[in-house]
This record gives sequence, structure tokens and C-alpha cells, in this order.
Amino acid sequence: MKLALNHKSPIPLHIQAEELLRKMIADPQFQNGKLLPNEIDLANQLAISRTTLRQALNKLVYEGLLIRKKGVGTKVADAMISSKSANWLSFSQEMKARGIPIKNFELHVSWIYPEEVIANFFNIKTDQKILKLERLRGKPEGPFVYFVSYFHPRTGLTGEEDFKRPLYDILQADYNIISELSKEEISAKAADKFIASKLETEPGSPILFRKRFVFDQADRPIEYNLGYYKADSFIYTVESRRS
Amino acid sequence: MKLALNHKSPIPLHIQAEELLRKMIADPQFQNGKLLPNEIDLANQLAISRTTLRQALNKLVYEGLLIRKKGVGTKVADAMISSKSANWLSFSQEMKARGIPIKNFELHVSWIYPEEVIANFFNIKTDQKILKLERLRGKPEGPFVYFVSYFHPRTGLTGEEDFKRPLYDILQADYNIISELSKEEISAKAADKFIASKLETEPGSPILFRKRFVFDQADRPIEYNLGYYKADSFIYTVESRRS
DNA sequence: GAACCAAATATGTACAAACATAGTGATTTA
DNA sequence: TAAATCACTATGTTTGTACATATTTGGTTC
Repeated sequence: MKLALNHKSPIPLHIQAEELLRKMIADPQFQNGKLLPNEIDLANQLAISRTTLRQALNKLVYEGLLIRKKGVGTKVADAMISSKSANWLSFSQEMKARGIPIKNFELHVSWIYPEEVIANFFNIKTDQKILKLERLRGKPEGPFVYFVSYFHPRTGLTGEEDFKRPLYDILQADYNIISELSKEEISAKAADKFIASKLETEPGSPILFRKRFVFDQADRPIEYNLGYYKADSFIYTVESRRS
Repeated sequence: MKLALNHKSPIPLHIQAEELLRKMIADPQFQNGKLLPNEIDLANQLAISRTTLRQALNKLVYEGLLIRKKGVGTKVADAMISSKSANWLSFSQEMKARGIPIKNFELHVSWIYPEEVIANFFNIKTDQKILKLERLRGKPEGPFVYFVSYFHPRTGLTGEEDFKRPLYDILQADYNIISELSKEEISAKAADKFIASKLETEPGSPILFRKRFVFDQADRPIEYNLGYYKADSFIYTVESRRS
């Protein structure tokens, strides 16, 4: 890996350092608890001060990607698949940041008549067709999550979009819809036959189930999303402060 | 508001400054877009360097509580962050609020030597005994959650407390410790024999597992908590808004 | 009065230096 | 041999300093 920054660039050095560190985090060379180079050496190699380097490190520590320990060193946080609330990174962006390679197993688009619950949430009639998106994603070894999304007609999605791009990108860039608010319900359940077959596991095996309601800037419903995560392949993290 | 830090305290100045800033953030005086004092003045008032003050400011900016603007100043961000809705209610308070009658099945207090993980989190040695609290609770028909809590020696808990009172009450009222920050990890797993027997279910049946790290006002660890919820008896809700 | 310019103000970036403290491992001591 | 000590390493804390850059403000000129 090339360890050098462009001191002539108008991009601040600590931002450049942060980018570089993100690449290091995704590098298998530093996985499995192996330590990063120490701050002083790394700062010297990059020809920046330790303070500036720490500025970059702090940001990544705060994001939970790095773990520092006094007297020992800095290592990449365990690449357990996790999702931080109030973190608006998309699934693939987040996995990428952690250097977890993602494989898309299935992607299926259809137009369906919504069930009662969904029609109710979207505040539409059950005879108005809506877009349904099913996705099976996971590691190269096998799938670990099955997503189902339903979209409000208001989104304008045609079903012809390239759903390999992050969803929130598509909505924002192409349809000017910003996902502002998300309400989620997380629970555990046993896999039924359908889910078990999708996730290549046994019926009855534990599943982390996430129901997600997404709203736009005007608090209007735009997406209804179900996620079935294979147990132990996914951890949901929440941070909350009294105030 | 008293603007002074204790330079003799072993608590780092940037942590003290952070605490003070949190109080300022909560102060109506600085709400509604009014600017905080500028960095240089504030640093002078607190008798710390601007760098140290910025260390504290940065943390709050990362958390989305403060917004800085070059050439203008720093103001408190418009409220509305993540998920504190039902989060700070105690278990029994929450169930009460939902009209669910609660039965306490077991309550067991013991002093144990901490495992590596816990000692590490508490930053203590594994040969220092800590208080462990186990609780089995649920509906009158049967238990649905098994809690295990470990407490940092700093809490001062003796094990003689009346644990039928809400925990956070005991800590706050009797020991002047406020649970400020909580980090949680939620995942699904299969019940092992022990958990299954406690929850009166089958080994292998799905469990919602919640690991909780609780910190005090100075971000010092005070509690490590594990919760095993029978599937479908518990739903975790999160609300998050893009900042 | 409008346009322009310059000073004042506040945050942003960056460095060098020093000392503190936690963890590790080797060396010395009881 | 086991415990105590010490040196070493890496991060943690803190200061002082300097210059850069965005924004606002007030004065000057046309």
C-alpha cells in the first residue's frame, strides 16, 4: 500500500489521512486484530504531525471502525456485521467501509397489490399496485440477509432502476426524495420454511427480524422494509444518551 | 452558569469541558440558534488551551449536538436525534406504561470475579470481585426475559439493596450515579440449555439478545448488562432522524 | 444609495514539544 | 522460583503558536 499524502492538494491533510486509514481498515492485512502502524511512525511516513494523524484516527474511532488501547496500539474493530442507528450509510456502503465483501444473490422486482398493513401505512387503496423489491445478500460464502421493500407510488420508481446502486442514492439523486426519518422494530423469530430456504438454514433457526418504516422530508411514508438476518451474522447497535 | 474546571482533578480537562458543554447545550440560554461563546474566549474562561476545548467540541460535533460554522460560530443543533423514546424507562416502568403486569420470578445477587471481557470494559483486574445481579422476569403466565447485570465497583453497590426498586433509581438516588450513555448491541441467537430452562422454552429456540454498556456522566463504565428475551415477546423500537 | 474594499471575527488546519499513563516483557531481587 | 522492579512502547493529555479561510460588518468611493 502506498503510504503518502499530497501536501500540495487543497484537500486537508487530516481528510487525506482519514481516506487512507479507511483503505487500511478494508485491507485484509490489518484484519483479525493485527495492529496498525503506531501513530508516530505512521505520522512520519505520511510526513504529517502526530496531531494531524490523530485527528483522522479520532474520527474513525468515533465511528467504531478502530479501537485504540493505551500502551498497546490501534487495531481495526472486529468486522462483525453491524449497523449503527442514526447512521445513514446504506447497507453496501457500510459493509464496504468495513472491508466486508458483499455478494448479491438475488434481486427481484415486481408490482403487487399491497396487503392491508402496507396499504394502511402508505394510506392507499389495496387495489393500487405498488413496487416490491426483494433482495438476497450476503458474503461470498452464502447469504445472510433477505430484504423485502415496498415503495409508495409517490417515489416514482418504475422498477427499471439499477438497484445495484444504493437505494437512498437512487431516491435522492433521481427522484429528489430524501429519507429523513426511519422507525424500526427489531425482534427475534424462528425462520419459516421460505426464509430458511432463502438463507440456506434450517426452519426454526433464529432470525433477527427488522421492520423498517421510512419517511421523507415531509414525514410522508415512502418505504416499508422487512429484513431477515441470519442469527449471529448481524448485530444491531444503538447508542442513546439521556438528555 | 459557573464556567470553571477543576485543574487538580484526575478527570482530563477535555472530558470536564465536554460535560460542561453538554450542560450548556441543555441550557435554554443557548437554544434556538443562539451562539455559544467563541472558542478563544471560552478556552480562556476555562483556563485551558483552545486545542483542548476543541477536543471537547469535536466530540459533540461528531454526535451531532453542535454545529460549527467557519467565520460565524458554534450553535446547538436543532434537537431530535435518535431513539431515546422508551430507552431510559426502566423495564418495569416501561411494562407498566404498556399495561403489562410484571411478575418477578427470580432475583439473585452474587459477588464474582469478572471474565476478561467485563474486566476489560470496566478497566479493572480480573481478581477484583464485582457485583452480579441475575433476574428472571415476565408475565404472570411465565418468564420471558432473563437479565444479567454486572456493576463496576465505583457504583458502591453492596448487594444489600432492594433490587425491586428500579435500578436507575437506586443508583441515582442512593449513590448519585446517573446513567448517562448507553451503548447496546442487539442480535438474535439460539437459546442454549441454561437459557432455555430459565425461560421455559426449548434449546435452540430463537432469542433476542441484548448486550448493554452503560456509562455515567463522565463516560466511565458502570454497568454491563445482558438481556435474553424470548422471541416475539419483545420488540425493540428505534427511531432515527437524519441530521 | 449601491458597489466595493478592508478590518474584525470565528472557526479550520497544522506543527512541535512535553509529559502522563497503561500495558508488555525482560531483568533483578527476595 | 516467584515476585518486584524497571525499561520500553504506544496511546492519552495538554499547551503554545501560527497561519488559512469563511462570514459579517462597517467604512469609503463612485
